[in-house]
Amino acid sequence: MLDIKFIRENADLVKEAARKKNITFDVAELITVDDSRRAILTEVETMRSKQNEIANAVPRAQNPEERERLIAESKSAKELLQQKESELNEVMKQWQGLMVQVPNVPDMSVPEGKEDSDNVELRTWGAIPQFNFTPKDHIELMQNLGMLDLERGTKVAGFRGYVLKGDGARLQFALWHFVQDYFLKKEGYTPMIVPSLIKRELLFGTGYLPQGEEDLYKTQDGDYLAGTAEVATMGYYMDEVLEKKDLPIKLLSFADSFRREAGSHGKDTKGILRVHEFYKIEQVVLCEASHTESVKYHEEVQANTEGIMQALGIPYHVVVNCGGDLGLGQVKKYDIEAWLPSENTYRETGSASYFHDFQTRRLNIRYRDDGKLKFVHSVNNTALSGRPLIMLVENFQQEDGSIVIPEVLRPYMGKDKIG
RNA sequence: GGAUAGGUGGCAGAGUGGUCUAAUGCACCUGUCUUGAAAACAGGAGUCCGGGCAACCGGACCGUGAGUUCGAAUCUCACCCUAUCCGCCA
Repeated sequence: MLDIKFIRENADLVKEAARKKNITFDVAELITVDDSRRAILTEVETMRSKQNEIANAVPRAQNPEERERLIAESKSAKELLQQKESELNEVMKQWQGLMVQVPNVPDMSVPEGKEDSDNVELRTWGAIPQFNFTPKDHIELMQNLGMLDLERGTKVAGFRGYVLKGDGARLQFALWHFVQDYFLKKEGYTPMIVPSLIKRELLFGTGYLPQGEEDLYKTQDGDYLAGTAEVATMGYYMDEVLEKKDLPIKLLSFADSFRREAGSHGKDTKGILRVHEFYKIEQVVLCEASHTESVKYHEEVQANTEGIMQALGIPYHVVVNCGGDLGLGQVKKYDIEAWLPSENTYRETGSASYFHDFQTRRLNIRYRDDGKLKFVHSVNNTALSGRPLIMLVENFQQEDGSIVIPEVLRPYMGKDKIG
């Protein structure tokens, strides 16, 4: 959500934002609706003021005749007021419907483009492994080593179901444990385990709704399953006023994440690259309302995640997402994509973005700055999704089908090789 | 699943039909005092709409929405949320 004042004063910017993000949105229409909202609101308030004035005069009436006259006057004034109020209600509905569609303004540095293929590579890290044998994909590797059971996973959970097992389960635990310890050495990150089953308003507040309804699982009670720990973590401070001295607040959240993948039925149908349920560790930073601060922490959370990939020794590259690949609220986004030998390409393992006050305005998360209340800025990035496990086994496979465990994970695995 | 209580500013909390311009306390901001801070004292301070270059002025906002009434934070209804108790269950 943007401030309507900002939208009015920067209509061109918002129009340009919609174009760059490849979103259909008519700013002029919103401003027209806002004009009538303001006009009608002013009328309603004037009428209400008049109504109050008459009502206040009633007990001070000099005689019964005057009293009767005032009451009659008030009654007729009220009828007019009610008509005007229902007019206002109509306009407000229209206004709110448009307001939640207003895109946040992308940063100047965001490249032009319509879809993910237009993202621009910023840097690469690590040498792409050269195998002197034909590398196997993660499915074959993990199944052979008893790390993954897709057949029974599907039996239990249906399409895209899976079970991590044996060293597969242990390797996943090792990754989580390593990431937790990695963040112990960073400044100020508080680990949390947050709910996945959450209220609708949090998804609205973080900007996943109303547009992303079909990507989310919903319960018969109207609750939703979040696609990322970001949602509950942002909701943690909803409707609160934070102290400036407590900023930035840095959180490291763990949660089970659910995605319907409604628009991707035909994509990545084999293995565990695209699944309905996976565990995720997410960084969330709430900082002071300044672009410089947002950028600073955006770079910080990005560096944190790259540090994890480097420690694991997984080759990756970083792309800056083009306008068309940005979410409604995102100002700028980096995707980190790790090398997947079986596909001979990089695949996304995480995504870092900042929003300025887009999310916190919807969630009503403020802080006090010299006595004034301001909306904090929010930043988030994946620390570890479910995918690095896949990259790890594929990149570290040996000719005999075994998997060498990266140095940093050995203390958690208790061995240096699987198989 | 059943029952009860409650939702008021940043927080606590008073107000149960008309000077509510929402008391009071704490926290916050600005002064005075101080080497600085604390304390004390004085003042200020929310959001939205409109007018004004501006200091400021007018209006609206007591969970949300309807209703009763000349008049609602206050009464009625519905919904949302929170807490507690009973039942069931992990």
